[in-house]
Amino acid sequence: MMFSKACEYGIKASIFIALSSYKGERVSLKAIAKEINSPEAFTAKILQDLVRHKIINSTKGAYGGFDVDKTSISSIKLSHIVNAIDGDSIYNGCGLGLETCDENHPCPVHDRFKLVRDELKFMLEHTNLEELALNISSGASFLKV
Amino acid sequence: MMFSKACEYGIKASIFIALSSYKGERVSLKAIAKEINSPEAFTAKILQDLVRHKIINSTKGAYGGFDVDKTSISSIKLSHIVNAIDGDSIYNGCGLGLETCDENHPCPVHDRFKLVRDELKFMLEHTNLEELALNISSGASFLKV
DNA sequence: TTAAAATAGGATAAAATTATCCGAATTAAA
DNA sequence: TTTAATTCGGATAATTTTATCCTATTTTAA
Repeated sequence: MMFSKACEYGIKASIFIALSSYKGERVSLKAIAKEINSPEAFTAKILQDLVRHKIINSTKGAYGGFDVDKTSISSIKLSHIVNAIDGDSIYNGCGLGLETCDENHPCPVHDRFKLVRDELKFMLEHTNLEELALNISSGASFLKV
Repeated sequence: MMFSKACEYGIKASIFIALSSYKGERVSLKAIAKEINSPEAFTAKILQDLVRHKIINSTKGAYGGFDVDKTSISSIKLSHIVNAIDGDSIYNGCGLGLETCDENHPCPVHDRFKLVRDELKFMLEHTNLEELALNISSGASFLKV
């Protein structure tokens, strides 16, 4: 509704990987896709993206898989994930698609949009993987239906 | 960034039609597309949609075009336009794409997302075509670069 | 009545996003 | 050293969104 599918999968996958990493376990693509109910091959592409952006680690070969440094889980923000996958459109894009849209040359909804976007931005920059993972393990929230 | 292209065009077109309607003029598809810098044929589809949803009126034939009842301009909210074009995904969709996501079975970002979405929803439901059109005519905002 | 100017709408095409397939490379265990 | 389990990455396909084209229909003016 606000993120691309790729981003949705990326966020959910990251949460699950964080959960496993707390337990000291690596998880395979297959396990991730199953847990978050996503298409395997497509999810692989997204994970590769996150690896390239150094948000998660991957280990090839048997007993390989994905993990994330325990110590960095609390400092990985949703904004990092969204940015790695969808780029910075959230920060720069105009609500009505104008090439340039700023205080000097605003689109009709510029100010109104700014309020909403700033709230979204704040949320993304202040929500970290740790809190999200904890809510999953406590059963307060869910990664799939 | 948050709306589809179709929605962006639909909003901009509606504002321009409102502006013309204040002057008692109908505007042609061609004039609209030029003014908002949008592809003509695609814009036509979107306008048809808005006509079907009775948000704007169309008149066929020579000297025809699009207009909107002067008296209803102030009561047409952005939410009406967005809803006509993109449906109600803004109101119902889960931020992480879960089929069902509610208080009883929330996705990991449910609460945080709700804040942002409620603000967006409020904005869409409290912004009407009149204010937007006035800001264009006063030169405070722009429909294109 | 005819011609010109419009919108309506169906059929397609192009582009972007989402999804799949498969072989290559890597790694650990047997 | 071989085999199985993995990720990586390129090619391709399916789907959705965006965009175009063309004909039909409507309307006004000449």
